[in-house]
Amino acid sequence: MSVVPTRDRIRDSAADLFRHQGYHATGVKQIVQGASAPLASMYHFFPGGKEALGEEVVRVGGAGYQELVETVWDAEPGVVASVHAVYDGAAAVLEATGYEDACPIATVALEVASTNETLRVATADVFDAWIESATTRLTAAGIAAADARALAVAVVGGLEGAFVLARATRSTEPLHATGAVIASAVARALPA
Amino acid sequence: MSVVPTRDRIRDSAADLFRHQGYHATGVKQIVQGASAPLASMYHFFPGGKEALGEEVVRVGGAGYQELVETVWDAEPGVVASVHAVYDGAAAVLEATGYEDACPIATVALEVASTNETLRVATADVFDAWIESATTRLTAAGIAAADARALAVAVVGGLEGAFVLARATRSTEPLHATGAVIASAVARALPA
DNA sequence: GTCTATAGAAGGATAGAC
DNA sequence: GTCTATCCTTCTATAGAC
Repeated sequence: MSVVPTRDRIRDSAADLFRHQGYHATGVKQIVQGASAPLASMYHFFPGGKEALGEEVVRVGGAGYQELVETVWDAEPGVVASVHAVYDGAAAVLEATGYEDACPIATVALEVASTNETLRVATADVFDAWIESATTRLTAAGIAAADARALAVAVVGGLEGAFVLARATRSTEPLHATGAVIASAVARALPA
Repeated sequence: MSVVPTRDRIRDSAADLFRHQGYHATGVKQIVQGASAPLASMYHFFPGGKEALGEEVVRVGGAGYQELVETVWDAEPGVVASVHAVYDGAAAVLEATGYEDACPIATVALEVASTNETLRVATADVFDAWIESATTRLTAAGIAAADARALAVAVVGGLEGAFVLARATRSTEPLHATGAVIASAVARALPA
């Protein structure tokens, strides 16, 4: 019978809206309405206002997505299958949600990259953590450190770019095509 | 002594601002100010308002960027070198502009993907044209049609994703790393 | 085509009672 | 922590003179 705390509802509502329509298109009133919370609660829990809320959304949402992807990745028997599983899984979610539910922070990342240093750093920290996570896993599979890092960047970047194309064109082709190309690059880097 | 027409100045100012900070963060007044044009001129030349201007910015800017990339691509002796040149050139521009000048439509594409069908279709048309252009060039290099299409999607998507990571982290690594991975995938698809 | 002025709505944020 | 009311700014867009 445990209810979701108001603070969490506000954060989750903001996360949904930011992912779906971006940071600047989302109003504070819209956020609290989606959270069924009073406007005053928003400023009670987030004295730093919309920006502070945005930072927490990026960091918590980024960590949550990392956890999700790692779960999918680690369920596979090898890194090549892992890459395929991540991209194909993302494609399935995207299609099932009407091409709304892709990367939780990409839209915000592009919106704030040159205009809000606090939020920009938050998105950078998230992306760095993702790349680190992938690098660790590729290295553990026997890929040389330098190659692993470049491939990890390509895995994460390829996913982000595929999301851009997929949401715009309303097609899962970018996910499947890019996933296949990246997966084969990973396969080639594997020790014999 | 030919001066840039007011209509073009408005379009160019909007293009700069949309690329730099996105669609929703950009105000109409800011656009006309950047164009040194009266507010009334904006609505005179674009009776459809901000949305109509946005659509033209996406379509014209998308076509212009395609032309630029094709020029870089076609200046190389082979498709592998072309991919490297495109990614490395993008990295150089990005760095030279303080990580502001990346894809002219990516931010807008993510912002409107689920909220504005007119603009979403415009971005989709642009991305489709880019993928077609790359597919044609890869096919002409002797790569089988199905492989060429998937690789073209990866080339365009990889570039978009690298832009996201690069702008957020303020590093050119994503461009160089992803470019190298994609280029080697293209190399492997080439006929012997 | 450009001017000044403004309508009308929505934006983020706050005050003070309870 | 939540309520109602509101401040002030900014937003897109239009009116009407020139």
